[in-house]
Amino acid sequence: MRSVRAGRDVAFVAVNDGSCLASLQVVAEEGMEGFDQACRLGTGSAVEVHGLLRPSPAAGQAMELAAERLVTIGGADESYPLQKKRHSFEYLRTIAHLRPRTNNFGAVFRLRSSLAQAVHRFFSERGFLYVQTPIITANDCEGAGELFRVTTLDPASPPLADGSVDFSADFFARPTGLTVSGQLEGELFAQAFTDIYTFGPTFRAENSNTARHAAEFWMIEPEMAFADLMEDARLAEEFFRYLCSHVLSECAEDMAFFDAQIEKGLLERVRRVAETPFAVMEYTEAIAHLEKATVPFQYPVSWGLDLQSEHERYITEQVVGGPVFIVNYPKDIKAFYMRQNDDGRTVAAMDLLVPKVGEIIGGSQREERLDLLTARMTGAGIDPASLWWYLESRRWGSTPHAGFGLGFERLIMYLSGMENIRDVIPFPRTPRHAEF
RNA sequence: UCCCCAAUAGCUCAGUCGGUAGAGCGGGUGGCUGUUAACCACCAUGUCCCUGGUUCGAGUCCGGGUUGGGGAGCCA
Repeated sequence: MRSVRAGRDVAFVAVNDGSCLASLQVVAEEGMEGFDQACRLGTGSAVEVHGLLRPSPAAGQAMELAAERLVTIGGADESYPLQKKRHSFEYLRTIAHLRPRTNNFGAVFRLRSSLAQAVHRFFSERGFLYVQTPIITANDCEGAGELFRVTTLDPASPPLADGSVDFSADFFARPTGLTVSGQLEGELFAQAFTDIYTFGPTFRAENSNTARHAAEFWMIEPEMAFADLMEDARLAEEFFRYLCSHVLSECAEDMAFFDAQIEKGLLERVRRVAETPFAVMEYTEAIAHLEKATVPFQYPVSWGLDLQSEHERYITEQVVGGPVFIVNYPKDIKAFYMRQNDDGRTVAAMDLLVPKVGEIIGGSQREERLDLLTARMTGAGIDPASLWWYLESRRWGSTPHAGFGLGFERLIMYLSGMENIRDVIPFPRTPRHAEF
């Protein structure tokens, strides 16, 4: 029950079951069973109503429920923290157990659910295999990011060997943590099933305090065998635009809410992305644009340095004015598994940059040549023996292959206009916050 | 982790020059013949984040802390 507007002889009760943004108007009239009860209902209570669904004589709703009997299933008194008014997101985060009952979070989590199903539908329609990669991993070199430790050892007095913790006595008999990416395992499955994707939780123990980072988030990672970088980019574009079209047609009511309440112009922005092909720009070309820029940058620009947030925003917002793939980055600033280009100094990496957000997809063609991969791994300080199974995928039937990662929460932020990652995940985990 | 900002009623906030605290919403009571986060009238609300200092006197000024927010780095 969202609100009651009670008069002497008639009361209007707005009831919402979460299925959509709009509430059902229940009309209770003097004399019916439970009328006094209906007038006194507190916001947040749960009710059962019997009555006749009929066209509404008043503007504001097409149908209404003329109540014959109203029963309070679960009452809510005046201490209920949600009021019939707008609350700040900061306050609602402190009551994350109740915020899904609000209009705004109802819209967010319906959008999230619908998008998750659209992700599966997109890949299913294209014959991709859905693979569940492990959440607990012993890989300590999956890429960037600090690992959360997984252990059953007593933190107060762990077993020691030669002065350091003896992980051979731990549950898995080795150090383990929560995965930061399912990519490496995904590549193995691509070698068997050609086209695969993962969609699951990932974890980063980084002390990141921003509106765009969470310690636990969901990531979508497709991987295609017999594919190069540009095929990878094509898939990313098709995928991203598919999801834009999806929310416009399937979540129209909630999208209209976001457009009205969260970000003016959201619908137009998403519509444009759904309809317009994405630009592609070489990293080298992007550097040239930045060097010509008249606006001052805080961080230096030169070939070989990574692009900072301010640079990415400039390229996508000022130079291109829409989504753009930046491709072929210097190899020294990218991960060991990315395929080396023939120029000897770049790798087949791509980032999709979008206005407002910056980088939203990161991907690459993977290095399929065993000797080059081993050399880069060693150069990155990673013991090839620790990833022997990954290297073996390059020993037998190695194929060119490529994939990318999309942060699910960032996608939701982009499509809803919500500006804080903590407000698009049901129960956010960030540094010092694991309540609920 | 670094930089900046903020913290006052249940919520959102105002509080002038340092002189002992206010509004709207929400809540309560009453009214209202169909309302749309209804409307009208009345009523009640406070550890001014904590701590130390300056001062005759601190919500207000200063130091330390806590919490929250924004930005950066890292990235998705």
